[in-house]
Amino acid sequence: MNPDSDIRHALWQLAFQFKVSTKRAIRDYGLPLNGMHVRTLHLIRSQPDCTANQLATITGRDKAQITRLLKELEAMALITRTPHPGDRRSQIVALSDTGRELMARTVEAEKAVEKRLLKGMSKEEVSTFVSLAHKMLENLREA
Amino acid sequence: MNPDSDIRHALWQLAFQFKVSTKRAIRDYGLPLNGMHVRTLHLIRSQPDCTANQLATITGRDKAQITRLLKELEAMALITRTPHPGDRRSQIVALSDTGRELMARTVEAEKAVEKRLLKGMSKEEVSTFVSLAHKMLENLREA
DNA sequence: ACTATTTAGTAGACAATATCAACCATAAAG
DNA sequence: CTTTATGGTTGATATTGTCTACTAAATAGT
Repeated sequence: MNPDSDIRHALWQLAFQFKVSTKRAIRDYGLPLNGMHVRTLHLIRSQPDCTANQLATITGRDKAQITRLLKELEAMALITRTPHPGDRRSQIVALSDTGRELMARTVEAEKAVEKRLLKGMSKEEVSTFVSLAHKMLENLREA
Repeated sequence: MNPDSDIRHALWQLAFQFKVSTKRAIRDYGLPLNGMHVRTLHLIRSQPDCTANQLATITGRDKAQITRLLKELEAMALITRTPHPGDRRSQIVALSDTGRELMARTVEAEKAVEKRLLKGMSKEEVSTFVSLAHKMLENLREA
């Protein structure tokens, strides 16, 4: 296989398998969340004063998708939305208590997947991988 | 950001941006294909006596998805299906002449994306990345 | 102060991708 | 010669991504 198609294949497959494994782990833990729910909740948790717009920017997804996601998460009572103090168009999104509890369990499920993913790899290898990934990400974003 | 969420984020984002960039490049070349079409055509081209089942195994996708994909590609006259000599349940899938032509242009579009993706990276870095990716892929598949 | 342009978020329609279960025909195993 | 496994198909449905149009509020330019 030539190196070109190699990186393409590696990337697609790794991302796909990682998604599948994570999804399965989440489900096996009995958590009623799909992939994007989890991803969004993570970001909300780590972003101090998180707005819908930030989520769209960080993930690169369409605003509309974020709106829907947040609506679902709110319907499940996992997040709260409070008016933004300085901008009446905007809202601040945060985890609810229920959301925090759910995330605690989700993190466990994800840790299990990561442990498998990184089995037999040194810390250096992992950080090399991550920094190369960031570099490529930058390359794509520039253009 | 802790290293755990880092690799997760890097992986999701890189795969997503790569997919978006590729999709856009294909479209800008005026090619009437979506991501999975392209991916499937690539595999068909590189697999000598390709069957639907092989495609499902290699990509890790559901058989049903492959069936539908092949149906669409056949409707676009990009592939041909001929009965498998040794197994009457099975068919051998191959590119048609139209398909081959289309792929030639597709490859150009993809090369442009890859050039951007890998800008400023040495051959060693790329092959390091690919081999680490393969390692992780193996890890996920084992379990 | 007043129009014009951006920006934050929402809603609808739809395309693309993924999953699951049931099914048919053939093949392989016992 | 029955049972089971395999290759492929179909239908239903869930998830994810994209595009357009829209409201309301903020900001810029004059």
